[in-house]
Amino acid sequence: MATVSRVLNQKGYVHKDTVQKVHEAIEMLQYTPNDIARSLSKKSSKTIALIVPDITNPFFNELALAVEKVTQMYGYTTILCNTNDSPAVERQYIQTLKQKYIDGFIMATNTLSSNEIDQLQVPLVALDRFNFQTVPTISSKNREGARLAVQALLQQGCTKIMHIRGPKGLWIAEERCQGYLDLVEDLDWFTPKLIVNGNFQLKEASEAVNKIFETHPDIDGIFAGNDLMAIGALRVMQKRGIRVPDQVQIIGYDGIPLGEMVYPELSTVAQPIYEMGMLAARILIKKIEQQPLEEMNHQMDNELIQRGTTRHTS
Amino acid sequence: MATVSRVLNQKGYVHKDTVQKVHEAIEMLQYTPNDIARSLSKKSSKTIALIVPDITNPFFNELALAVEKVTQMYGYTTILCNTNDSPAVERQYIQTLKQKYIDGFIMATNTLSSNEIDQLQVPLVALDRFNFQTVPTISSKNREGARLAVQALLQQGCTKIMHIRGPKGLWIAEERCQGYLDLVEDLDWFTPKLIVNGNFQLKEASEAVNKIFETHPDIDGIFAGNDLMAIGALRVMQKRGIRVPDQVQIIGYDGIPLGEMVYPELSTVAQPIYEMGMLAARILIKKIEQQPLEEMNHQMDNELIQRGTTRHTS
DNA sequence: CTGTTAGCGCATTCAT
DNA sequence: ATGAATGCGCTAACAG
Repeated sequence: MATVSRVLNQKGYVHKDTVQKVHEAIEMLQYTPNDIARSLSKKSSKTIALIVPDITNPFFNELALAVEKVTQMYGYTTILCNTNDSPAVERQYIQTLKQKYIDGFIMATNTLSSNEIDQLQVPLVALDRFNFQTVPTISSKNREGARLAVQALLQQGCTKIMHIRGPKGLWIAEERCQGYLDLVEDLDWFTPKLIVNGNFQLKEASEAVNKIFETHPDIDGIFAGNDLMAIGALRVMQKRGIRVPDQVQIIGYDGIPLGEMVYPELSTVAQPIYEMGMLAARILIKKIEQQPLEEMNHQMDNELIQRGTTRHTS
Repeated sequence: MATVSRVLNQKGYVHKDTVQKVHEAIEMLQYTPNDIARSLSKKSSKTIALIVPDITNPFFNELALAVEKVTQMYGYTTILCNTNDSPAVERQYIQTLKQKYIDGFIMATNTLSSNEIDQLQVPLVALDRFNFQTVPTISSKNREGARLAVQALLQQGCTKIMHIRGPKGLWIAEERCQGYLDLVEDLDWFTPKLIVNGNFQLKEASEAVNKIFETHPDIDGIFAGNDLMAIGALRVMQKRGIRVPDQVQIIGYDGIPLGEMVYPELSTVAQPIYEMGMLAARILIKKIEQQPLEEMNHQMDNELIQRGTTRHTS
C-alpha cells in the first residue's frame, strides 16, 4: 500500500519491476486515487479558485482560460467562482473553499476590504487592485491606457468627449477616469457632467449615455472604461440614428473578442488579458510553493487598437 | 468531540445547555469544520457540478444562477465547469471531480456518448438531451418553439426564410431545425441551401450568413437556433446596410438578456431558463438523496416574444 | 444524553 | 527496496 503511494507520487525508492507491477494492478482494478483522502492527509487540495465578478464578460472568460492553462500545467485544478458583484456571495465562496483546503485565490474582484484580505490566511494574488504591501498585484497601466485613448480621440477631431466610467471606488475605474481627466480637464469645453457612471455594465452604460445625450447632444467622442460599456454606447448611437464614427467616435477598454463582433468593430485599448491570467497563476503557484517573488506589482502595457468606431487616418 | 459533531449536524440527542456551551467554544476558538475530513468520512462532498459548453453565453449564466440558488438552499455547493466545447476538457473535469466525491452532475453539454454517461456511477441530470431511459432530462419544446418562430415570420410577410442551425448531431439543434422544416419544406421557394450551420456561436453564424447572402440576397426572414447566432445575423445586416426589420426579419431562440441590449431589440422564442435550472437542480438533489422521481423527461413551454427585429402587428 | 472507539483512503515515518 | 504502523479531522456505532 505504501509502495503504491510511492509509485503514484514518484517519491522514494521503489524497484523498477515493482513499479511495473503496480501499474498493471492499477490498470486491472481500474483504480483511481481518492483525492479527498489525499487532501486530508496533505492538508492541501491542489486546487485554486479564480473569483470573478461577472462571468458573462468575455474579459473574465479569457482570463479563466489562461489561468486554467497554467495551473493545470503545474498539477493544480482551478475552480471558477462567479460572484455576480455580490460581496456576500464572495465571502460565502471564500469561507466554503477554505473549509476544503483550497490552496490559493486569484481575485479579479474588488469588493473585499484590504482588511479582510489580510486575514485570509491563504495565498492570494489580486488583479487590478491598488498596490498592496502584502499581496502580489497584476494590472495594466490604466491611467496611461486611458490617455492613449483620449489622445487619439482628440487628434482625430473630437471637440467634446465624454467618459463612461466604472464603479466608484474601484481602483481601475478611478485610474482610467484620471487618465481621461489628465487630457481634458483644462480644455474649455470640459465639465464634470461629461463623466457618467456605467458600473462596467452594458445596460447601465446605455442608460447613462442615453440620458446625457438629452442635455449634451453635441458630444462627438466617447471613451468608455471597458468594452462592454462602449458597446452599450454604440447601441445608443444606433438607436438614436447617430452615425459612428462619422458623428461620434468611440473607444473602449479591454480588447475582448466581442469588440470585433459588433458593427462597426470597436476601437479599444487592449490589455494583454491572456498574459495577465497566466502571470497571475504563475505567481500564485510560486507563492503557494513558498518560492520567493521578485516583484509584487506587475504593470502590463496596453495597446491602442483602432477599428471601426474611430476615424483614424492610415 | 462526538458531541460537537452532533450539534454541528443537528443529529442525535444533545442537552440544550451543552449545545450552548459548544457554540460558545466554537465562537471562542473560531472553529470551522473541515469539509475534507467530513467528505472522507461521509463519502460525499455535498457539492455538485454544472457542466456548460460556453460560459460567455448568457443562457448558461442564467442557468448557473438558478442552479446555484436551489443547491444552496439544500446545503450543497455547486461548481461551474466550462468545457469550451471540448470533450477532452469535459472528461478531464468529470474524472477529477469523481476523485473528489462529487455528488452529482448537471450536464448542459452534449459531447459525451450515452455510453460514457451510463458508466458514470454518479447521479446526473441532463439538459437539452434526447430522451434517455436512465437519466432525467430537461428541455423546452424545441420543435414546437421553432414552429412558433417560423410561423410568425411567415404570417408577417416573409417570402424566403433561412435557418441558422446549431451543431450537427446536437439534439436541440436538430429539433429546432425540424420545426423550421415542418413549416417551410413544402413551400416552393424552399431549398436545403437555406439552412446554414452556425454552431451556436455568434461569429460562425455571422460568417455563414454573410456567405449565404452572396447567393441569396433576397432572403427576408431569418430564424436562428439561438439568440447569439441571431445577433450575429443582425450584425451582418447592419454591415450590409440591410434594414431590420423592414427588409429582413429575425427571430432567435433562448430569450437571453443580451437580446434586449442590441438595437433593434431581438425577437425571440424565450425558454424559461431560470425555471429549467431550478428544476434540474431539484431533480438532481432528489436523485442524490435517493428519492423517487415522478417523471423522467421534462418538456418546458416556450413563449414567442416579438420585439424590434420583426414586423409584428399590434 | 455523552464519551469512547473504529474507520474513511491516503502519505509518511520507522523498522526490516 | 518494501511492509507495518500512525495520523489527517470527521462521522457513526456502541457503551455507559
